[in-house]
Amino acid sequence: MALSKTVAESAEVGRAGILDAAALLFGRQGYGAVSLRMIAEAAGIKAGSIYYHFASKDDIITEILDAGIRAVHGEVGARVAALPADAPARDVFRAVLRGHLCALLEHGDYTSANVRIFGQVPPAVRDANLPVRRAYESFLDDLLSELQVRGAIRSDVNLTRFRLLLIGALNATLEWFDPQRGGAEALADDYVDIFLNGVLAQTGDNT
Amino acid sequence: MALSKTVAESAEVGRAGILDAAALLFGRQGYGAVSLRMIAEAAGIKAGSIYYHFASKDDIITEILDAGIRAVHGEVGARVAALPADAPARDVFRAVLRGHLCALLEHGDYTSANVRIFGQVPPAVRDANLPVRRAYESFLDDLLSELQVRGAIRSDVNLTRFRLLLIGALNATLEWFDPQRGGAEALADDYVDIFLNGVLAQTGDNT
DNA sequence: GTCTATATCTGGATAGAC
DNA sequence: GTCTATCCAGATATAGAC
Repeated sequence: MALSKTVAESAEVGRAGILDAAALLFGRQGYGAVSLRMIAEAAGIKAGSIYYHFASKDDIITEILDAGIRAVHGEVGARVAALPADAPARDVFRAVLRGHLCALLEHGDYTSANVRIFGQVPPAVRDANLPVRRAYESFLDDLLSELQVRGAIRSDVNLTRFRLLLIGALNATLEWFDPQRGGAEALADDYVDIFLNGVLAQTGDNT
Repeated sequence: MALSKTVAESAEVGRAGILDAAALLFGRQGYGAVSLRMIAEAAGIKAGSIYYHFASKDDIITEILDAGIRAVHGEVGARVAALPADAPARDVFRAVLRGHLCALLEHGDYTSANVRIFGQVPPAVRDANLPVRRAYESFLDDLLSELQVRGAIRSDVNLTRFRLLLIGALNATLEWFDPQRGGAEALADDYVDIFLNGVLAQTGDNT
């Protein structure tokens, strides 16, 4: 046969295949519920083979958690960077919400895994993920702070608390979002409206 | 003077003791991470004794999930019922957020367990919890709908979506709330302001 | 109502063949 | 780079003593 010696006769799964399978399973079933045997089967290899690529289960989840945050941060960052420097506050805010929700809901096995299982992993794994988390949080805080300085956000709004509210609300969409009933961008636009304007009817009286 | 508090000397632990211990552990560590041995130890009995009271681990978690929803529903319901029939919309809304957050953050081992692990339990257990969930959701939907009919909430706000946003945002506080830095009621009041009025400064293009 | 002891299974992890 | 085979710890659940 013309088959050239050692190289890839049967498709290699490799790190990427294992990570993809693991992210999907972790996100759907939780950290404790997913075994290495399940991951191996989903990836198309045997359990023992995983240890050629990763030292432990915690090693796998650590990489997934980091990749999940980087995916949202990258998506949001790119959309904000694409705006003109003097873009209206509403456009900046919309870019953030659209970026976060699209990364999370539409191509986000890693991101959704992060949201769902961060609270379940061993403390050491959680700590390892903190720097990447903090970088994304700082990025958002800087953005919001700029909007407030520009006078677009009320000066009496506690920005840290608002950021926590915002991210919590966005991440919670994971639990009920159904792509068949309107896309992530439309959902983001609805949220922009509520967060910026509130739901209260602007009448003269208070009832 | 006996022994320093805690564990039963020969007092009976019973169902309640097991449920309390389990709710605390499940909420903190996740469903898969908590074993019956851990629950037993926390309750002050041995693992085998659990089976006198419960048929299975799923049996325990099912009761905890139901109790968690009932606790919030009860707290919110009581606070709303205590208002006069013609209370301003803002008061009703505040009662909902305060009730939900207090139940969740201040005396809510069962409620927080529900929020954290609902997504991790076996499908059969999740299904068993659905009726109680739906009852709370309907209660909130009816309240919001009444506010909208009264003209207090803008007519172009999708109430189902707003309810999902609201509950998601409230439940997410579990991940970062620190009782040492301001109570649940103060947090609720901040959220009321943002949800009702939005964060946008009222410059010139609004009203 | 709780104990001890144990059956049975499944998990993470390792060693060595190919 | 993946397989097979296996060790060992820890899980749920059961049985019977007290």
